[in-house]
Amino acid sequence: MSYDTADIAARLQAARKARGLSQRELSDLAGVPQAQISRIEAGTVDLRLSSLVALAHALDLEPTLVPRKALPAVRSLSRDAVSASRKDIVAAQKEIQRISETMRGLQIKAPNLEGLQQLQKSFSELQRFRVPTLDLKGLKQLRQALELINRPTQDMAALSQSIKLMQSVRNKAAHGPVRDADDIPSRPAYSLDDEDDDA
Amino acid sequence: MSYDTADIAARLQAARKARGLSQRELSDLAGVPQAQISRIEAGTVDLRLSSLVALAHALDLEPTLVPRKALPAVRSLSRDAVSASRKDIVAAQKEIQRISETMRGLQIKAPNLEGLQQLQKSFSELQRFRVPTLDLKGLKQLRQALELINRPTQDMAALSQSIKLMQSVRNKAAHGPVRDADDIPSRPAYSLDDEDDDA
DNA sequence: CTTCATGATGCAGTTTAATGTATCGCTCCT
DNA sequence: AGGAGCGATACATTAAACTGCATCATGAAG
Repeated sequence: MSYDTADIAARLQAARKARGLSQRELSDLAGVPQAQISRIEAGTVDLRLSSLVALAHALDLEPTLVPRKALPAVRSLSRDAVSASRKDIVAAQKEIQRISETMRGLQIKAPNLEGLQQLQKSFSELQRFRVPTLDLKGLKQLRQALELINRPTQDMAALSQSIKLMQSVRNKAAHGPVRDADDIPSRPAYSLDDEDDDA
Repeated sequence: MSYDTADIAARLQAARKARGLSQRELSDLAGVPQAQISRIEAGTVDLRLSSLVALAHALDLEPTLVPRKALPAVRSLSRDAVSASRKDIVAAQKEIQRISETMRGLQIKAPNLEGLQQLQKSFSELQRFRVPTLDLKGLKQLRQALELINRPTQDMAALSQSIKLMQSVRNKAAHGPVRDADDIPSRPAYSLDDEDDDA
């Protein structure tokens, strides 16, 4: 593999990870099989431009040709500010996913639960933030507290605790360092409060 | 063909033409068959990344992935300032080629010709300029005058005329609009005052 | 009119990316 | 221990890029 092809493969992988996408998720978005993505990122194939474009678009990137002498400038323009580790971003997304599911479950099983409305309001506010700005530890605590409510015990203490945690995470996100992550969209590519199939 | 693939193909062609390269010349440089280059520029093939890289490198370009939101900035960085028409650049290169050959002929057939040294000095200065900055009309006149000297008639008037023209072209290039042609090298990719095979 | 270079196109044959499916080993979590 | 999701890999098959070579039409130059 030549320098550039390897470089491009690496950039694809970096962009994917920066968004916390798995190869399978990206596969769905780009319409390229997971197996093929694996090969591409490994640099074991000489991929076609159409594949590159498909993947790039799914990652909100654009393949372009730039003059060698303009390269440094372009590079500095397209730095992906990664601040938070990919692992943490992925983990945070998972937490949000589960929180979202739990919230839906609550809404169904106990729609009249006192405080549920406030919880939902906080959550929808929370979801307006970009994932990398969210505090992973806080999300974890929040998720655990929420799942406590969703059990037969109906722990009311857990509910007020959840409200507190939810607002705490939201506030942290609002006041935290600004981390202007260039090319990371405010929401992951797939919807969180997604379709239905159970309602 | 998707938008980007077409765009990339177009950029390749633009870059090639901006350098006044024929498909065959580029073919030699990049190691990609002329037929294939034609197909690629026409956008009738889904080229492989290796091909793209080969062509791009031959044109002093680099394929990169840039974030969508950084695109406008990158685009403005990599504008190929084309001011002079491709046709004229090609034509100018040909004129220079022929001038170079004529100069070599003179050097061999009449090394002691008065003024030849000055002519050569002017020419070597002239060659320091980028082709697109050179005045095509002046080059044509210069070439014709030079070829007059190189005939049996040994037209001395043509010689002083040549010196004048040579300096005129040189001066125009020196004072003309700056045309900072991003990605156009100061010399065409193939050498003009080339190897030897006659010396 | 002839010559020459250019870009486009055709064709046979080879190479290889792409795909679908399935599996494997790994790590993390319960 | 078991399950879930991850990335890597294997296989057979299909589709298509690539190659080398030959040709053709066009347009410019002598």
